[in-house]
Amino acid sequence: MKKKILIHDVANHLDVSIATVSLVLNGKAKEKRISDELAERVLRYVEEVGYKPNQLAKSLRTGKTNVIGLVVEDISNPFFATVAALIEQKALARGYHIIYCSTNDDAAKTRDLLSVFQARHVDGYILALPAGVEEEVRALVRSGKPLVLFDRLLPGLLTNAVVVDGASGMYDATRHLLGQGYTNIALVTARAGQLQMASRAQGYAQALRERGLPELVQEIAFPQVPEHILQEMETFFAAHPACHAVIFATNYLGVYGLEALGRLGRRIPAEMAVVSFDDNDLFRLYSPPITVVAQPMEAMAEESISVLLAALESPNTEGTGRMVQLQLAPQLVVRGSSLRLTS
Amino acid sequence: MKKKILIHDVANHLDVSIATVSLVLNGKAKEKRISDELAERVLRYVEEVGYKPNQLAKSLRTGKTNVIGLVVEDISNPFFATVAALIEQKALARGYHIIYCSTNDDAAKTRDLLSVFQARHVDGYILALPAGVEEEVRALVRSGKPLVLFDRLLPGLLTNAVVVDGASGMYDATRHLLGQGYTNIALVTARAGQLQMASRAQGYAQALRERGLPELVQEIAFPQVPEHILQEMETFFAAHPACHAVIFATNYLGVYGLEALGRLGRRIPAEMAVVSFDDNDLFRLYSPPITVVAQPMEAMAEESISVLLAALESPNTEGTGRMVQLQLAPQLVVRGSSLRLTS
DNA sequence: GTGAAAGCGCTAACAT
DNA sequence: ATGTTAGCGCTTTCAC
Repeated sequence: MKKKILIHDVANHLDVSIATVSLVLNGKAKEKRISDELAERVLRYVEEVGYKPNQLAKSLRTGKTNVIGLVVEDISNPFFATVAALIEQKALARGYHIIYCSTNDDAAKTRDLLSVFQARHVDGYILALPAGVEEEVRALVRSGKPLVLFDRLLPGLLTNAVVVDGASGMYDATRHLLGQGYTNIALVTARAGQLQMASRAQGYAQALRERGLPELVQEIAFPQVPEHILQEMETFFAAHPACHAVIFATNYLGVYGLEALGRLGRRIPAEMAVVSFDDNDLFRLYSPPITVVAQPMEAMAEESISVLLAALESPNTEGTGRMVQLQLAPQLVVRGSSLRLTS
Repeated sequence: MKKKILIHDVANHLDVSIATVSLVLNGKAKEKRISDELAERVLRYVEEVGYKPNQLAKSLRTGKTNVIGLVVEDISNPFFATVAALIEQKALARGYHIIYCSTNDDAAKTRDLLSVFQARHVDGYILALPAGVEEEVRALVRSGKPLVLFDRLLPGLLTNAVVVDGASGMYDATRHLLGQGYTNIALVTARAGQLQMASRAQGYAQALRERGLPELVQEIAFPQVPEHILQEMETFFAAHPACHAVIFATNYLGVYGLEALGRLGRRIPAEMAVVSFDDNDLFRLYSPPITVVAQPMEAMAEESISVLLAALESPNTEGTGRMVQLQLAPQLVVRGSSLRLTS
């Protein structure tokens, strides 16, 4: 049990006051006209004994924790895991740390998480939230803490946000399938009341409407036990034998969809053309490779953290600060799963 | 900018002292014989105005943060992402929060992270570390903070640990391939000096030794740019045309391996039988499905957090505490990728 | 049963 | 140029 060394000990040993040590450590030496020689001596000793200021005390005093709260739907989802890893890396490079939590799309859990983050005095928030927490987020904004919504907006909430234009992504995907000659195109989406799902569905609907074709939408309730999801999908596909093309609105739906189609023995793309939102290893390496609407994850991470840090470091502590709403373009990556075989 | 409510405000409003409020809030009301009526009144008002104690101040005072530092190799790796999600969930259920960071297998970055966690006074650590930080971890142990190594041990370090018996997993996998009639079995592993890699390689070697068969091991340096990894693999496979079975020592090697084999046009399992360590969606849904050595992720998460919390809540603050080393059994999941086609 | 007061370790305004 | 000191918000001992 090594005894923790304190600023007091450092000051004592060097025979200076703790204020001097503190000032040197916080880069205020010049400003306070502390001799370079002394400053150097302090730094050297601190390094030597490995003194690390107690961040709790520091934060309590300064009101700044250098911690960012990251709230995602599910950290084990490859999309969120990847974006989280990128955000972590970028935040670290700028001296910030991340506390993350998964909501599992549960509003009650999310409320708890937000309140815990608040109690821990995180400096700012990056949030991908479930529906139903608008009031809490509004309060958060009012509290003056910087925050950026990512992946999805919240209805009736005007704040910093970094999202992907799912409507145009889905529109492109649907047009692509239409271009391949498919006319009976299904959309499998999540029933979750999430705004980004609605906009994806809208892009799909618009492409069909332009051609006067009917929609065929299957909503899957989430979260749910995998076996049920698979069964819902199998039932759906079985009930629509005329449907030979399907778009999955998220990566996990796509994964379940492939499994369901596999169970039904449907050959891709011969018997069923497939497109999924989100890209991942599975889609890329599947046989055939799956056509996807890829989200720009690197850009989402970069923009989210940039917008947040800009707000964090802006001088206007009042709520008058500027607001940034970014909408990034996804990219349709055409692969074998959606190509009409030459007949 | 809503004004933050303090314990002081609560006490003032109720016309009691802050001590009373604090005691009630910390469940010491009975012990201190505070009237039920008063306690009830405090609780109700606290609830009403949504008072949340400042965790920084609380932690500074009590020395307890209720935060656990989780250090993994890469949070975007499905294995770590899944285990992290499980650990987070289990920790939350017990009132603890997680700060996580990825090491990217970089010893210097890891040293930084550990030191930051220390400065933030996390209550305990769950660690999957790169080689080269033994000294720091030893110091951490000496400092008396509970810690559990997971996924991998560190050479010469005796601490709490939850790992998987990679040797027996690989032994089983190799025996399985031998049983299918393969004799020229390659192992593709990561050159990283990690103990769990060594033990996996050893299981493979032992199975071959028992049959008097030669080893064929390819080490891939990590981390590295994807394109290089693919090329290294392709070169390796091209250089060993007699090799018709391969085992990948981790999930990411397996993913790259499938891509490399795909590029080379090798059919699985007809031209190359494939087994990978770790299971994931890709392996499960690939055509053919990939035989894997699956790690018990749920159990790893559960045991890691249990061991840590046990240490955290044990009364012996001295280093005399008990030490737990758990080795969990992985499970060979045989799928189509490793089955000899009936000829 | 309840309240006053002493810190936890640090920063920064104010003295000197 | 450097030292003194008053908090940051909370917990908890000890006196009433």
